[in-house]
Amino acid sequence: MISQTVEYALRAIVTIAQHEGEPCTAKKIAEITQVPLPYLSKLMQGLVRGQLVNSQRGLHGGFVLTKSPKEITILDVIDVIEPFKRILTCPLGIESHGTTLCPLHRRLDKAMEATETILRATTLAEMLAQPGSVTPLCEEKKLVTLGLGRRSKKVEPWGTRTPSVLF
Amino acid sequence: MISQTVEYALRAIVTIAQHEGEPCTAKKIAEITQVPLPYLSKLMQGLVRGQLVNSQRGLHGGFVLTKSPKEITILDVIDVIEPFKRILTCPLGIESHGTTLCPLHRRLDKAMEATETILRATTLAEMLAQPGSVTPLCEEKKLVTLGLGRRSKKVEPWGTRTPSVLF
DNA sequence: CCAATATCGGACATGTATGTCCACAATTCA
DNA sequence: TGAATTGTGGACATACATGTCCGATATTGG
Repeated sequence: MISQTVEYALRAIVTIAQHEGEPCTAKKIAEITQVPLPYLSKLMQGLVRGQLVNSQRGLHGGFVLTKSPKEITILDVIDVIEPFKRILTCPLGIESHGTTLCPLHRRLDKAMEATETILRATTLAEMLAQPGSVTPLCEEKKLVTLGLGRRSKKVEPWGTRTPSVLF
Repeated sequence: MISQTVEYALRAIVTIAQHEGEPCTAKKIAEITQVPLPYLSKLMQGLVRGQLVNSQRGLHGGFVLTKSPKEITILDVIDVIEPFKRILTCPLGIESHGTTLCPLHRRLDKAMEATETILRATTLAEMLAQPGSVTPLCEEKKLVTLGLGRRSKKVEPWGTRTPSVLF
C-alpha cells in the first residue's frame, strides 16, 4: 500500500514540522523516527530535490520546511518520493477502447481515487500535536553526559529506552 | 498500491468467472490475461489454497470457481494472495498509547480503510461483461490448425496479435 | 587557516518480489 | 496399459526496493 520509504519520509517531514524554527539534523530525525540514519540521509535528498525541505550544511545545519505545514499534504510527500500512480490506461496495452477501462480496472482505480483524495486533503498542520489532543507529543531522548572534558560522551540515560511517541 | 501479483490474480479469477461452466487451463488464462504462464501457475496454487478456485488435473482439467461470482469480492482475492494490512498498532513499536494511533498513522489508516471498503464491496459478478455494456468482451485467440494428422499444430492466425480485451 | 559539524553523491550489500525451469503426480481417453 | 494432457511443488534466476559505507563538500566558530 504505502512503501517503507514513503512511510519513513512522512515520519521525517512530520518531525521537521514539529520543530519549525530550528533546523533538524538527519541524526536527530533518525533517532526520533527510528529510521536507519544512512537510509534516512538518502531519503532526505529526495525531499530536498522535491522542494519540500531546504537543507543547510555545516554546524547548526539541518533540514527545514520550505513552506508552512498548512501547505504541505501527505500526497505532496508521496509524489516526491514515488509518485502516486492512478490507473489511466489499460495495463494490458489494449488500445481498442481508448481511455475507457474494463470493469476490473475501473474499480481498482476508484479505490485508488478514494485514497488519493484523502491523502491530498491531509496537511502536515493537521498532524501536529494539538494543545487539547490526547495524543502524546514527540518526546526526544534526553541525553546524559558521561565522563569529563574531551573524553565525555552523551548517552541515553538508563531506563529511558522508550522510543519517541509522535507516531 | 496493488502488487503485480495481486493484479495478475485478479485478472485470472475474472477470466475464470467469465467462463463459468467450463474449466480454464492455466495456459488459456495466461494467454488471455497476458501473464507469464510459469508465474501464473504459481499464482493459481495460491487461489486454490485460499479456496477461491478448485483445480482439476488431466485432460479437460483446469480451474473453476468454488462459489458464485456474486460471493467473491476483490478483497477476498487480495487477502488470499497477500493479506490487506491495515495499520492497527504503532509502526514504531510505541506501546504508551494502546490502540490509539498518532495523527499521521490515523490518517494513513483512514485512507486504507476507504480503499478496503470499496474493494470489499465489489464482487466478481459486477465486473463481468454486461449485455448492454460498452466495454468489449474478452476475445479469445482463435487458433488455426496447420498441417494434417499427427503433425498438425494449432497456431495464432497471422494478423491477430491483438491482445484479448477484457482488461 | 584549522577543526568540528553536517549534508551530498556514488558505490556497494542485502533482502524480497517477481519470474523461470523441470521432474512428478493425477486424470482422461483410446 | 500407454500416451497425451494438465496441475503441483521445489529449486533456481533476475530485478528492484531497501539498507550501508565512505570520501567529498559546505558551513561555522575559534
